Amino acid sequence: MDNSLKRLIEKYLHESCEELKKVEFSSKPFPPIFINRPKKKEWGDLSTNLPFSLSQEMGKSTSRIGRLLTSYLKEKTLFSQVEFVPPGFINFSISSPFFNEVLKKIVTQKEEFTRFSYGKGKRIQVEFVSANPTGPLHVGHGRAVAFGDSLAYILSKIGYEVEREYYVNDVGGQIERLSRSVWARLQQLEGEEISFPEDGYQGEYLIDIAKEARIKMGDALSEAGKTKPQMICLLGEFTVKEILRQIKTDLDQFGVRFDRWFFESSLDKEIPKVISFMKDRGHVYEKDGALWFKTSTFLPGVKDRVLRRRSGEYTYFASDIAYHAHKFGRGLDQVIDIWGADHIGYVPRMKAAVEALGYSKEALKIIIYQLVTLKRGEKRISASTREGKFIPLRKVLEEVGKDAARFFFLSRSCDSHLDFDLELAKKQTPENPVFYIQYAHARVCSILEKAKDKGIELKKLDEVRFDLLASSEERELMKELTLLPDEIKEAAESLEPHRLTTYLMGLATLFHQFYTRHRVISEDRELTSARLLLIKAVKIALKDALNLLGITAPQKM
RNA sequence: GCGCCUGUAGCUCAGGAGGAUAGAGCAGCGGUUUCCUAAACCGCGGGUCGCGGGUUCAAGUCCUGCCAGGCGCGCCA
Repeated sequence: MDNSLKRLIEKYLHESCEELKKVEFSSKPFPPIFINRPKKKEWGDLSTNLPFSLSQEMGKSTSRIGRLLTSYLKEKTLFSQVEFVPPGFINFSISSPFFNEVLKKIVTQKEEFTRFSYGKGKRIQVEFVSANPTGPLHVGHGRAVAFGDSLAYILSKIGYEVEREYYVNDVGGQIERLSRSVWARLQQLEGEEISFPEDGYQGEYLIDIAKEARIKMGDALSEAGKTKPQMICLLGEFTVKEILRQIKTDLDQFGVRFDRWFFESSLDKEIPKVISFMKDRGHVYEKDGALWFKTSTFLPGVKDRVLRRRSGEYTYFASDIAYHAHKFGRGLDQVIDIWGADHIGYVPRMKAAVEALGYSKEALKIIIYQLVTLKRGEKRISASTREGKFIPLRKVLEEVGKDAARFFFLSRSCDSHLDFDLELAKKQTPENPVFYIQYAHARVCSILEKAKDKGIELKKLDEVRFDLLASSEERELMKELTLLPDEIKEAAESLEPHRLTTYLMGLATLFHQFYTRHRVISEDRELTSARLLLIKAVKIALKDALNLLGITAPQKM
């Protein structure tokens, strides 16, 4: 299925270019075609600047090319008007019958209307959040949760088989610090005066976990013969498990479900294998008692990195390479990692490693999202897990709700720094854009409900007088609905879910405007039928796009 | 010092592979309800697109130099 209007026009433009070539005796390849929404209504529904680029390519005058192209395109019934406009645009107006056909399609195909098969047969993995199991998720993670989940929905919409994965760093120094921190809390609970580890996790949540541990594993801990390190180790396992349970609960609240939780500890045996694989290819060497990855082979001038320390322990980088080897080994065609900006320096070496493993560096896409600055009014709040001073995601969800939080995270491009002002997020609640959009959906539902109560039966599609939908508000609405497949396609191609929030605002605005100026249910039964179908299509589109953002579309508000 | 990201209305941000007269929400001011939800609609004000050069028929968008903020430059994760 491919309901992209832009693709259709693109096809026509290609055909027209072929005609043009015959007349102008040109054999030059076509420049890429861009179709955009013009800024002003007078410039039609869509426009292209093809005459500009084509004239440059062919060395002919822009207006000659523009006029010739226009004359070919005028043949198409898709357009009610095709106009060449100096200095070099072609503006298209879409014919009403086409819009009417689209309405029928939306109502019959529902959310399938926006489905594509570009990714058919291809497996793509989105790995996101992957927060260390050393504390609850905080607001910063919220951005990754919303972004990754939405991206996964969008990619699956254009036909990819998508897997959501969470990588759990359950080994290494941090887990050791975590274990010692809980141990210290436990000792404190027992009334012992001990100094808290300096590099430990100071958050109060560990006190609760220590209490839990005392109750649930008291016997195991007091068992005779166990050494202190053994007990700390046991306690660590318990703590990781407990924190993961909390993280899962939070994610559940956020409406995210991962297909796989991948544990770093499970890579134990993989790491040496992967390293020897790389060694065989000359990407690994020994120096100062450590094993190094020759990053410089792939990134000239960049420092080489340690894979195995002098102490014999593998670095995080080593297990991350093994992890990615495992990902590609599973037959994934494309891997997308979503990382916070604090990992930016890590990107080049990870890509180099993927190449060293024999995969194209294009197979791994790493999306960096800028960090979230937490504010309460004017005050900045630091967000350190280690120091325990952070606002848990859970608390934000309680305050502003899942839908508003998601919308807030998703309405900005991930390149832009995000100011999350807790005061504002709370205060904003009644005026929040997300409610504006949801309200549009609820309004549609309420009208449909009303129609049902009045016993108005929906006509068969072929009998509906779509030609009655002639007002500018109705036309604009139909146009917006028609462009949803393109919006989704473009959001997927650019990996930018935030485009959909912009689209939704626009669609909701058009609906509210339509609503205030026209009555759906009236004495005119023909008109009523047509409008009921129109708003039904609006409802489908709103819900479809909201779903892709992981935001609910309420029936009532 | 080096690398990446950001700088657009009072605030928070869109602006899509360079295009036609720069957009939205919030905040401010003023209007709209015998009628399907006023969580709405309509109107008004508000901009040297950080600053300077450059490329182009055309620059908020590309290049470059500054300025400001964020993040990163470990045998940490």
